[in-house]
This record gives sequence, C-alpha cells and structure tokens, in this order.
Amino acid sequence: MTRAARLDHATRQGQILEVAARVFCERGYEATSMGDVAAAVGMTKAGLYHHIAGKEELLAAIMTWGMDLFEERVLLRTADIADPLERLRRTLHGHLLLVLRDRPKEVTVILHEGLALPAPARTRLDARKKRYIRFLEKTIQELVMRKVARPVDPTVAAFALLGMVNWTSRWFRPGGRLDEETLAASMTEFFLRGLVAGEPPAGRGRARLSARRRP
Amino acid sequence: MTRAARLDHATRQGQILEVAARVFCERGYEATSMGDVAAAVGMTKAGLYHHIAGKEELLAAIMTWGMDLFEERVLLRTADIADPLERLRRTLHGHLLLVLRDRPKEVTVILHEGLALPAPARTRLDARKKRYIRFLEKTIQELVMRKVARPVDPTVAAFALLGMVNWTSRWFRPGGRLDEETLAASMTEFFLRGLVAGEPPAGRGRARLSARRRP
DNA sequence: CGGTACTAACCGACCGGTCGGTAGGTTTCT
DNA sequence: AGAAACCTACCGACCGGTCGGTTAGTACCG
Repeated sequence: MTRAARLDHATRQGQILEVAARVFCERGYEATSMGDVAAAVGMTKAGLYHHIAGKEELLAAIMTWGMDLFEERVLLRTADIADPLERLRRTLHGHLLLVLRDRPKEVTVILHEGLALPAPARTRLDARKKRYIRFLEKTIQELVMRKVARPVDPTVAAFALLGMVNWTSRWFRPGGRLDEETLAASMTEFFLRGLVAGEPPAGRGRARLSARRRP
Repeated sequence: MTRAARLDHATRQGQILEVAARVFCERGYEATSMGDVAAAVGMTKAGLYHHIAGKEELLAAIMTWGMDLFEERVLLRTADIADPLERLRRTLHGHLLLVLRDRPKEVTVILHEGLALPAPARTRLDARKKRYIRFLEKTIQELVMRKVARPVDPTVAAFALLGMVNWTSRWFRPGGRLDEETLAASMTEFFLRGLVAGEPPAGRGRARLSARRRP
C-alpha cells in the first residue's frame, strides 16, 4: 500500500473518538487544544474538522460512545439476571473489569469532564447515568426486602458502590502489586460482604461470595 | 507595617482563596478565567494580581490550604486514638462530615483539579495525600492483624473508603432527602460493617453473639 | 499640629500568544 | 470526473499577565 489504507468513515470516526478520549483523559478536556487532538490522530486541525462538528460535539460523542460501551458490555449482560444478588455481583464485577482491565478512556472521560458538556447533551447523559443508579438502587432494595442484605439505605449503598468503582481510575495503575482481576474480585467481595446480612451463605450452593467467577 | 495591616492582608488573602475555590469548583479550573475570579472577589484582574502570583500559584495555595484544613479538622483529632477501630471510625466520620456539612470548596478542588497543578506543587500535594492513605492502610492492617477486621487487603479497603467518601462531593446536594449527619453516619456504618468481622462496630449497633467467620 | 514621605490596594488599558473554528485550494480514491 | 479526505493560511475572540498611574491611609518629622 502506497499510503496508510483509507478507512471507511465509521472506522475513522471511531479512531478519532478513541484517540481524542485518550488525550482528553491525560491532559483534561479544557487543557487540550484541538491542535493537540489533531496531532494525536495524525492530522492537522482543519483535517480533523472535516470529521467532527466541534470540540463540544466531540466530547459529547466520546461520552455517548462510552456510555454505549458500558451498557453493552456490562448492563446488557446482567440486567435480566433473576437473582438480585447475582445480578448485583455480576454488574459490579463487570463494571470493575471494564474500567480496570479494558480501560476504555471514553468511560473515564465521562467521570471527569461532566462539567464541560453543553447543557442538552449533559441532560441526556445524566439521564442515562440516573438509569444505572436506579437499577442499582432497585436491586439493592430488592435484596433488603428479601432480607438478603442488611437494612441499608439503597441510595447510600448504590453511591458507595459507584464511588468505590469510579475512584479506581484515579489511583489504579496497571503493572503494580495488584493485578486487575484480583482487584476486581477483592472489591466485589468487599462490597458485597458489607452489604449482605450475617454470614456468607456458605451452605447453599448458590452464589459463593468469595468465588472467582468469570462470565 | 502594623499588625492590623498584616491581619487585613491575611484576611483578604483568605477571602480570595475561598472565593476562587468556589468558582474553580463550579466551573472547573481551566474553564475559569482570572477575570472570572477577580469579578467574584469584587475586583479587577489587575487588582487581583496584586495579591497573588499567578493562576497556578493560586490553585496551589487553594489546595495547600484545603489540605491544611483537612489535616487540622480531621487527622489531628483522630491520629493518636489508641484503639484502631475507633481511630478509623472517627477519621471516616470526620472526613465525611467535613466534605458533606462544612463543604470547604478548597478540599473539593483538591479532588478534581489535580491535573492542573505544576509539577513541584503536585509532588508535594501527592506526598501529603499518600501520608493519609498510608495512615488508613496502617490502621486497617492493624485491625486485620488483631482479627477485628476480615482478612482484606488494606490497600483495597483504604481506596474503597476514599472512593466512597470522595465521590460524595459528586452527587450529594444539601437539602435533599438525606441530610448530612445521617448520610455520614450511614456511610461510616456501611463501610465498617463491611470491614469488621462478625460483630457490628462499636457504638450504635446491637451486639450479636453469633458464629464467627472462618479465618 | 500640619505636612511630607511612603505604601498597600486597586484600576483601565494594553500585550503577546493561543484558542476554536473556517475559507479555499490540493491530493487521493473510486 | 467527482466526491471525500486533507492541507495551508488565516481570523476574531479571549486568555494570562503586565504597565503606568491613582487613591486612601499611615508613619514620621518639625
């Protein structure tokens, strides 16, 4: 090939989103110029503007894609699990593995650059976030009513979970003492042990809290 | 120079830090211009620059002051508690109350604008953060060794705690269903119940004499 | 006491530079 | 050929920061 193979529009768009997400993640959205993004993609600024509508639209597209990714890779695979404990466990574990092991920067950007979004896109994103939160609250509520979980406030527990998980992107660096899988398993266990009542249900053959399960 | 004048100076400096922290918190550091800060303080930009050395120095001063505040209001009052469980409980509860009830924006800025700090100031701040983390890890380690806590990884537990606490500033809004004191108490209990083996943490929980977990 | 010297606090105007974004031409693929 | 991809060159707006100058208050001297 004489030159880098031309890519179809959708693929190039995806590349741009991914690279831009990485740069926004490293330097912060406001501190990153469109020239920086263009250089990272391997283009000039004007060339970049051939593919995107503007800086804010680029950020919105990144976040939308990140949210799509999260819902597709985590929620869609767990939302219909009948047992609420297993549903919560798989969701938590999947969420952790996504941000720790696969580390899609698009998801991380969602967490840190919410302020920069223009109002309409922000409202839409907040609604999707809220759906996730309500899903967690509902699941925890179910566990409380079935007396599987201690009588905690579902909102407090849900945000405690989210804080725990989302904060990992701030401190976890791959290659350290903790590997991704171990950390995800430890944190999942840590949270669920705090949530469930009494001793872990070791007797019944149901979900074993300390078990390392892979989907 | 008289003492009165110096006090005046210090007061004004403090005012500037507080107002600037609030504005940085609302709009984000990079998105806030020095004109915005000056207007919020009730000055022109040139007048503001009479008091501060530059935008980065202003941010560094805010964060240093925020860290001072945290250590003075939380760590200094708990670090020398002999009982590790009580030490952890009071630290966690104090940290929560500080960010939920008193809400010093200087502390919140520390969490969200770390990227913008120039390298030397950032190194210094990171060292202070690390001291806090190690204090938490050491305390949790102590609880594990005394078999008060379950055999968790102290690092995982410490960062779980930090994530839970620090994330509150992202979602908690005063005046809602949850008031500050209730939330602080609930979260403290939630975390300690997850950490502690068997018996609920001292204080409010009813003592239960039930089977202990297999170590 | 008045007057002089000094200073912190503050301002309007401005500067070099960078930003997001664009106009218009050129290359490349089909 | 024609369209999509990409470039060079450029714009107006705004940024962080500075400059010269003003004002109000205080310290000091006679």
